[in-house]
Amino acid sequence: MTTTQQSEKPLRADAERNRQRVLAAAREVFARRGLEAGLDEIARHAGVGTGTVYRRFPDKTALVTALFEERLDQVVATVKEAIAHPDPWEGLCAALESLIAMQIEDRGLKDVIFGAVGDHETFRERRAELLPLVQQGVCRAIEAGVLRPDFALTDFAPLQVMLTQVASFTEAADPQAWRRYLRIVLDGLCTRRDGPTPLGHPALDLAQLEDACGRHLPHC
Amino acid sequence: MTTTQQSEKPLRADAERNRQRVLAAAREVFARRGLEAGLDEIARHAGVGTGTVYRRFPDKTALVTALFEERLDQVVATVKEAIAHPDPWEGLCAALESLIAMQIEDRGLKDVIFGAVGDHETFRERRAELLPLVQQGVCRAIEAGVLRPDFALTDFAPLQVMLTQVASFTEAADPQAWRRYLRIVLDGLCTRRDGPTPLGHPALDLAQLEDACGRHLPHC
DNA sequence: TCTTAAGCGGAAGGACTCTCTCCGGATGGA
DNA sequence: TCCATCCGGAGAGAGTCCTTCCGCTTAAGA
Repeated sequence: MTTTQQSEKPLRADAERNRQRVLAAAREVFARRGLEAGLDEIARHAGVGTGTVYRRFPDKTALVTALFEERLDQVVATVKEAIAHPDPWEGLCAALESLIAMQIEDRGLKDVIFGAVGDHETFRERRAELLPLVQQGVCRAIEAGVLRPDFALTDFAPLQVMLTQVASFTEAADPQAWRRYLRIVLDGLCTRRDGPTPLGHPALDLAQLEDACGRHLPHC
Repeated sequence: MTTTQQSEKPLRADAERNRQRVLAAAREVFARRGLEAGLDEIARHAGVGTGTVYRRFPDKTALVTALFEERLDQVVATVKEAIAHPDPWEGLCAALESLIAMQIEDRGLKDVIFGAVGDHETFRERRAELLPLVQQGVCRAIEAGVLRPDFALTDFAPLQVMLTQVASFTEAADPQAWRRYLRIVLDGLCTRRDGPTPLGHPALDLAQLEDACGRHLPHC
């Protein structure tokens, strides 16, 4: 099925079962903690020994690769679909929103998109596919007069960085709070506005803010 | 002079010299790398042994405290001054801009502001002073009709998080690029706009963006 | 100049982290 | 039954960082 096992002889039943367990656990742990998660934690979460992880995946990169190759295809497809929205502005908003939502739901995906496994061929290709897609959406929106004309293709990534960061900052206090800041940013990206557009999500209260600050950094 | 040496007998000349060297080095290293910087690095940078650091400052927290107590006073003063601007909008912009600029120039300051030394009395007080200042600026700007009325006091910190993050993302490629994103955010914060306000800073080019991505995360 | 308390550098201890290897014992499947 | 295959998890190895300690050096007062 998966790349690593293409034409080799099939694994023993228990081995294959464990392989799937490891993949599932890795998916979950990487999603929650990003690629910085250790393989020990994944093994524990899968209910197998670390050795079992390393027997199927020669190193951490191999595991990450096996997991995220098809995941990146999904990302490209999702963005493509978003950009295809008949309304250029809605298309761009949807593209940004879905990119951020995906990266928040899966912090490992964020790491992969931003090049934590920089030297890997397939990942590089997928990332390269994303750029012209976004460019198309940006150009169309500027031509339609809805996106500020001084917006550049290269602004897309920094906006993702901003919003994923604010998302992990507010996550514990309110998992959806990032949407509020997405709306603010989008209100900054449109060409003109007669008034504020609805933020859609309430602000944190003071207790939530303090909570967010408290979790944000390792204490000293 | 400084808190720790108030009424004790004066240090030997060489000891006092080294103490100053350590403080200067710590100021520089913490500014560049944040509080995560190790004391070894500071000692090396000061040209003294690690023991010398620990002889003057019982632990890392003591060093951080000695450094940032007066620094936080400056922050409060700067924000107060910014907010006092006759134009409510300009005042708020200046407050946000100066807060971010200070945190970018000094990553240790950012860590302190966001509570990395959470349990320290003086820091907590200073942070508490900041809030009503910002509140005053926010209320005034909303009443003047220039700031979107759905903006909340608690949005200020997340905006700082967003912008300091984008700043460290783009820092190597273009140290001033964050100003571009500040402008975008501010355009999202104003009540209404007839068109885009000048971003003031050019976008990254593709090479710079790739560079920024490459540095953003530890490779795998 | 002599004396000595004070100060010095940096090696090393201790407590972590994470990646990856190894091996004695267990087991699926022919 | 039998053995190739697979298992768990201890632990090696290479980091990190904070902190302590000790033998040597030096400033400064008598």
